Amino acid sequence: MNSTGNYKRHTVTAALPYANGPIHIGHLAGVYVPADIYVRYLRMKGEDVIYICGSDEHGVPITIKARQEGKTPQQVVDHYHSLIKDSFARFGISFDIYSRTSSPVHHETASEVFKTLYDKGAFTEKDSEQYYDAENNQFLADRYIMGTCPHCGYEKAYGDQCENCGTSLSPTDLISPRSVLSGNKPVMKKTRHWYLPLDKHEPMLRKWILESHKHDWKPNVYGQCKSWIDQGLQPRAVTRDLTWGVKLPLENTEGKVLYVWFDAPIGYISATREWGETHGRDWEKYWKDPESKLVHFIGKDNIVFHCIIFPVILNAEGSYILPDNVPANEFLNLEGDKISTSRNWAVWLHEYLDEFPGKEDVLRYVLCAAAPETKDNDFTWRDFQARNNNELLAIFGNFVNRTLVLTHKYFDGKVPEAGTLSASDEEALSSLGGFPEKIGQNIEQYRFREALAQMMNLARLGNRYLTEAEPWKIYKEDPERVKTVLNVCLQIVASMAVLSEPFLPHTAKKLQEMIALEKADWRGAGGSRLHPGHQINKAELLFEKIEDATIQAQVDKLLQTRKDNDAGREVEPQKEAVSFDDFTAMDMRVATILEAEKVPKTKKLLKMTVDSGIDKRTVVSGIAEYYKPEEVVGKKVVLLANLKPRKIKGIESHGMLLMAEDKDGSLAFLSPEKAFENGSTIS
RNA sequence: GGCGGGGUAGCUCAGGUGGUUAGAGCGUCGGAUUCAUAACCCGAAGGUCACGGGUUCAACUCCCGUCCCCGCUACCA
Repeated sequence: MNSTGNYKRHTVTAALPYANGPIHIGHLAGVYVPADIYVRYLRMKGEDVIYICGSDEHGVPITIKARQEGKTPQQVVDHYHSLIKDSFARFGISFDIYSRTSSPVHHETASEVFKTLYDKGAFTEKDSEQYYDAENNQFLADRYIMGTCPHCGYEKAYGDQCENCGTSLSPTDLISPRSVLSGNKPVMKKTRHWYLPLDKHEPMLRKWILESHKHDWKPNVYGQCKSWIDQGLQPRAVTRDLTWGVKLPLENTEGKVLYVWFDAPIGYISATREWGETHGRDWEKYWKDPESKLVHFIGKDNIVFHCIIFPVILNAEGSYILPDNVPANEFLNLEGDKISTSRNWAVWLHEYLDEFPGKEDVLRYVLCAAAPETKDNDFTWRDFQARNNNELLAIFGNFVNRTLVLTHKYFDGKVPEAGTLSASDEEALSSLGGFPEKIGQNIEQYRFREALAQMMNLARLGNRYLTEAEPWKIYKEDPERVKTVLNVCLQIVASMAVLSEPFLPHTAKKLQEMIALEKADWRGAGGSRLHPGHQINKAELLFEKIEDATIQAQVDKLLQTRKDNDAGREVEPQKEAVSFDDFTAMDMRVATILEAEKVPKTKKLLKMTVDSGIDKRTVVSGIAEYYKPEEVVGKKVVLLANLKPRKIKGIESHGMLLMAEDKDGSLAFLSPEKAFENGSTIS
């Protein structure tokens, strides 16, 4: 089944990069490279396709970054938007438009969608109490509130998370909260928000995803959706109290904007609209005509937005189509560790382009060949080197070079005429004829690794054919035969020049110029494209060997990053001074753990009975990741005995066991050096 | 803990309504070759298909349980 056959046009979107950092190889391997291969292929087949992307520029993290850098949010997104846009262009990601959500057309589009849904009664309204900064006259996002972490006592915990102990919090958990803006204590104030009742759309989602896309969506995507739907969907707020974003198109809603997840996917639509307006094209049919095939390329972190929430918005709006597929990829790791923007553990696209000029396609090749299609995958520089040297260069580049060099050597660069075809010639040519279809099928099923491997098999076919035919041996006695052989080889090269284009666009262009191929259309790529007498140009090398030293330099760079991270992990700053009385208020005792068991349905909690010398009591502690119940029994530990009792997972915990925490977060008990009596005081 | 995805040769991955010797590429080893960027070509070695049970004439493929990795989620006084 050729799925493109049922559609008149294609709308392809790639996840909007968040404009608070540059693009790295994880983004590329997961989203932009596969999407780019997909659209380039469709274009070469003559399909009507638009490839849409842009920067996602709203949301709280950008306002925070702006504050930290003493800039306006607009300045922050301007910087990253141009950096991202520029590096995509240099890399050869062939968007029809790369727009941005801070653009007027987006604000207008997003407002319209909101307004339509509002008028249709698609939202529910709810009032709630939230922290408000009276001095600045604004409600405070979670990250705009700081306070003391109720868990570890860290005084600079944010309203959503304590960065000291990693606990996720809600603003009301914080002890003595203060506004990041004014430093004042925020007050609770009533605020109104609009919610999208996802639960009401469950029947539509069930039918659409669980029934009609059971077999054509990837297992990870389908499974995740099923899980969400089965667990029961909750209404989600679509508005926030913030000034940076798309303002609500309603009366008396000053200081409210669309929540970024509502506004961001609409960015695809706005970008399409902008494209339509600047190109004089009707953009709407790409989003509203059922004969348009909508495909979202995303990473796995985005599944819920693209498969549940955005479709609900589109469906509720009424005039839009739903995606035909959402081929989400897993994650790419780097040299064994998770890619991290904040830890600078990444290969940044703009840096790669500077450091490896002319090697865009090498990265495209490696990222496609090692794309995390079914599970997380690892990028290593050694692998990068091996794939360049042993595959691109040795197989692809080498076959092209052998063929062209021989053509120049024997026939002055003119395509020789094929004589009578032998069985092996016939076989090679017939095998060649199957490649466009084979590669295309894989691309249409989003199996880009396999498609790429097939493309390389074409070069292997050529190498094998050429080696077996041995024209350099027979040229003297049988030049006629050599004509045929090289004709066949040149047809294979011509096919490669076309079929490699979605994967290796720069290389394909170079190769097409080298053999003076005028038209690169997909369907004809399996047949004979070069006619006898056709003059080809000088052969140049398509790839060059990447030396150990080059790779070592990159590895060293990462090692340095790792070193910097370790060194940069500063020791916690000393807390504010406390009085001796504050200290003596704490009653710490030597205690012995008598019993221990895992708290059911938790990952971290151990319930223990300890002998404090004073009594035998229950303590619940989050140490199960580091200690098994049986190995803690009998241990002498330090107990903070007079901490107020607190229920954890329904169990009342009387006190807390003191732990030391390593920089990687692992925990260890504190124990007296000698086995003192239970109840011994600590001071 | 719950839910989802994954665990197949040194590495990256295919595979199958259950059915003779489990596939590919790269790496390794051997051979052949010189047109080619010491590349190509041929051949070989290499896997108890995470582990333990079960169903079956037959399981890597189905069922149950366990372990490990990733994501979402609950939990760290």
